[in-house]
Amino acid sequence: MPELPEVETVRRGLNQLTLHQPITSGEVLLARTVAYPFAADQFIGGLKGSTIESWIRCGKYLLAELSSSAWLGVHLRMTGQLLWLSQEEPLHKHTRVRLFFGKEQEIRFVDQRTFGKMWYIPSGVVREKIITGLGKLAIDPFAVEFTPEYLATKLAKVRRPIKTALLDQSIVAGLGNIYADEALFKSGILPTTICTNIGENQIRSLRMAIIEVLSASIAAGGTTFSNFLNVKGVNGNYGGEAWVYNRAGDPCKVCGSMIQRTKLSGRSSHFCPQCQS
DNA sequence: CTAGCGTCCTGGCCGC
DNA sequence: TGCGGCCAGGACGCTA
Repeated sequence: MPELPEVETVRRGLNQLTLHQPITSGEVLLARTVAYPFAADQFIGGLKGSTIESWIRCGKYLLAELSSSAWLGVHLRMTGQLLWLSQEEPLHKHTRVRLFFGKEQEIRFVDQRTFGKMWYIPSGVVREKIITGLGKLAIDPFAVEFTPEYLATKLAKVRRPIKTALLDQSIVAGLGNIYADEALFKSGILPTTICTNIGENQIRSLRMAIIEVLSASIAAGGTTFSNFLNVKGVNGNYGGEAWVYNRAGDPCKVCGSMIQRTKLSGRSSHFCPQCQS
């Protein structure tokens, strides 16, 4: 379940390894992974001959700026992995797309549950027209515009539980189930709290908790949870530091109370009934 | 317009 | 030991 820190970890790896080398060919092994263009040969054809100038991150989306002024978009969704490998590396069972750089290396998109997507956006086409989710993204938590006032304004209109709101990419970009639970714990807010009932100080604290939790995970190279791997195929280091996520029934690391688990809009939420109110 | 639910998918795990 | 069924969740489409 790659969230902002995992996507950022992948982005940094891609920027170290994949730039300024021509994409010479490619292979689409699962057609539905390519969301645009609909024909796989047009997807590969569009990329062929370009180099990647840089990778940027928008929420959980990865975007590669190409030398042709076109863009390559990638969303890892649940289980997607972008790996920088020798082409001789045996094919993983869930290999979906391969982009070849000469005869040696490749970017290999491996995605067990096939929710991941890739897009080729031709030069001159507005990215948000092709990747509609990009147009709905909120401010990035690391942007200077992510102020307490911004978050307060966003939440002031929302009459649903804060946990549900934090998973909404149009309110905060990049949070998923793990870091939403962690940030709520750190700010002492119950996941079920209706947004309009959250005070100014709590929102201030929540904003800081979001930034701190995401920063700590990026520093650790992403989470150990799920099958997350960085571009070199190495798992992250954050799991051992989780306060509540996936710890139902275990003692709270702060007060010793038993961590609880509940369901909110179909997603599991973990919290400490003592530390969060 | 907003909120909420079902859907996509595979593999791990639980219980019988 | 085998197997059915449930669960994990990011984003989006549909419905009320």
